[in-house]
Amino acid sequence: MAEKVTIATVARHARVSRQTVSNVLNAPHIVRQETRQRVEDAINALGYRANQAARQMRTGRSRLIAARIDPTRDGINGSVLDRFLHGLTETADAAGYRVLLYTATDDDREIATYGDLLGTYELDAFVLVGTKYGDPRTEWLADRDVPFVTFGRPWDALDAHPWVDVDGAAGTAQATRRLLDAGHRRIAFIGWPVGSGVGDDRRAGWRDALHAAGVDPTGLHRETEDGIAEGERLMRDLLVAVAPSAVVCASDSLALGALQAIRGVDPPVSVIGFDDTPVAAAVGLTSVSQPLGEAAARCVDLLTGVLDGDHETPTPVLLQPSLALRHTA
Amino acid sequence: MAEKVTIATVARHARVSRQTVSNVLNAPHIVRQETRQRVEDAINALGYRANQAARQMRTGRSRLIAARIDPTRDGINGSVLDRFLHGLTETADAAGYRVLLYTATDDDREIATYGDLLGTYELDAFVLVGTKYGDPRTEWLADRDVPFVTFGRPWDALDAHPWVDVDGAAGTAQATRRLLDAGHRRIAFIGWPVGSGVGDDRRAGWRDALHAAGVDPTGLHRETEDGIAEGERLMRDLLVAVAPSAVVCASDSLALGALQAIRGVDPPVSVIGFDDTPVAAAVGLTSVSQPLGEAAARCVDLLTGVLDGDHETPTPVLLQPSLALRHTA
DNA sequence: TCCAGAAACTTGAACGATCCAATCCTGCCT
DNA sequence: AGGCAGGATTGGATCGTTCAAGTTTCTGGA
Repeated sequence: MAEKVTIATVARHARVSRQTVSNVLNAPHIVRQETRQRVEDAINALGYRANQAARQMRTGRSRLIAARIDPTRDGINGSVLDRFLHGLTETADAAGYRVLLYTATDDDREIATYGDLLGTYELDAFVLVGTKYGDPRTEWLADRDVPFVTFGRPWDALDAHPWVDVDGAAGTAQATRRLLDAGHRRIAFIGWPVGSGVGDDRRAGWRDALHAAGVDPTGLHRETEDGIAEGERLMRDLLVAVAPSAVVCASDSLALGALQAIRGVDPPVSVIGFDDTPVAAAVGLTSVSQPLGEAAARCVDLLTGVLDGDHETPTPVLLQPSLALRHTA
Repeated sequence: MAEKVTIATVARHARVSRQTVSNVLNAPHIVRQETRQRVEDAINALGYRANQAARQMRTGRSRLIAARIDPTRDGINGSVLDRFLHGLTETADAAGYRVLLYTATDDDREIATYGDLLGTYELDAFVLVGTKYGDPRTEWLADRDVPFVTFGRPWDALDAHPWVDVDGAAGTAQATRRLLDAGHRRIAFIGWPVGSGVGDDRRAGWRDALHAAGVDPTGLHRETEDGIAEGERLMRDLLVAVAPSAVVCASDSLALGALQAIRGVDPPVSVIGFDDTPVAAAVGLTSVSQPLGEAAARCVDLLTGVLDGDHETPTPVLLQPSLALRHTA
């Protein structure tokens, strides 16, 4: 029905040239106030919107940010991503960017996807969630000067790129201190195998908090892959071996397993999880809560910093988690 | 470093014209086999990828599909969206489309966002999750001939658009029959207030299954807004009023509440939830499971049908849910 | 051998924005 | 009154692709 409104339509309507309209949009300060007003009125009257494809062709920028959506592993921690993505979409929107989703089953495919997205859509930047030692993805992106931020700090000292992370150690330390304050001394920890950056970090928080309180953590921790069943198994093991009065877990999945293992144990063992997932809220599990909306917002801040101006590498951001108190601790 | 590879670069390399390269990409059958091979070799050798912005400018199609990501309400049912989005991304990818995220706090803003996305990004289609009676969004889109699919059937008879849905009534009926088969007769239902399409549908499945078995459902159901606390409250009410031996719930949130209400009740009351959320899996709640990946795939099928060809309105798809059996029923 | 008709390929224009360089005002100073 | 500086405005070229129309090559039948 209504035919396409281009910059030329607006120009005609406001009786100026196309370039003047373009200036109103991209460099308003160089246009006389009165003219600018006339153009803006025309834009509103006609409902004009700059065509992104045409703009992109000339400028080479797409105002598109890519983020990965995972195949929801055990479904519990997937919801962390869920909330992060929502925050990302919201903040990116406010900054004039849009979020494009992609998936990949492994690193190689993910890197192939990068090439595809960059080549065909000319994406402006990537947001990577989670990083590991020697991550090939960050290396690939850095080599090609593709702007990106990671949610999760780089665990290799060598590569320095913008990142946002939540201080996991501070979270587990806070959890541990709360248990210490409640009078607990035999506070165990169930975490992930040594060698994963995130896992080691979370364990360190627990260990340091115990040390600071003069408690020896020896023998009080267990390691395993993530999962409810694993958490339950290790908790049973701990109960037999060291009879802890409380346990801090590296994830809500592990904590849920632990909860099942202690069912019926008296006196009740306190449990604290990590991530404050909906499951934790549902079953009343006290859990370390990451400020995901804030993290997403800072990711966008860092990216827009790189994209819209300063060439200096922006300062990384380390956010503090909080403790969502419920009835398990 | 390597300068941009355009269709002209490929053309030069394969010693043909730009148009021939374009034909190899978009209409291979009109190019002679030998020439086609030469062009394809050049494409691979140079790592050429068609620039989407330029293509879009000419064709007016962006190969972009928009999907909304919600502000994870109570967090439990949010994970349904999570899984759906992942499926959507995966299938869209295979069909040559990409998924763009957007958010909105209410219908008006959502519609404003449609205008924005269509105007600036020339989106090809929208996927709406969830629909209600007299949904203004579908009306707006239909009025402007914007292709869209809803995951959730239209509850107004009047508007006919492509949709994919899961047969909620079949799900609750299946749950109810399982309970009947296990010997239960006093099977209650906790659902949402009359007037929501989805809620009425799920209740109907339970009622019909009872009728079919010759059981009178009178007095056995309760209605409320969604939520764990509400589920618990209504379950307590039911226990006092009619002492059911089993209950079917319209959501996992309600079912979780019910589970808390029956803690310690003997003999144990069977509970079945709806949506098979991670929480259900975690606490061992039997729940009606929606085939979300399949639903997402069918949404993409319907859209590509509309976008890439046939002008007829495609047939809606109604998928059958299954029962994820766990230890609560 | 020649030509019609089809098939294969090439050329010029256009999509809608921005960039660049040239031109036009306008006010101000001499 | 004339000239000049500076900002505001203008027209033309351009990004990479596809469409439309044109040209060349091939094929087969008389």
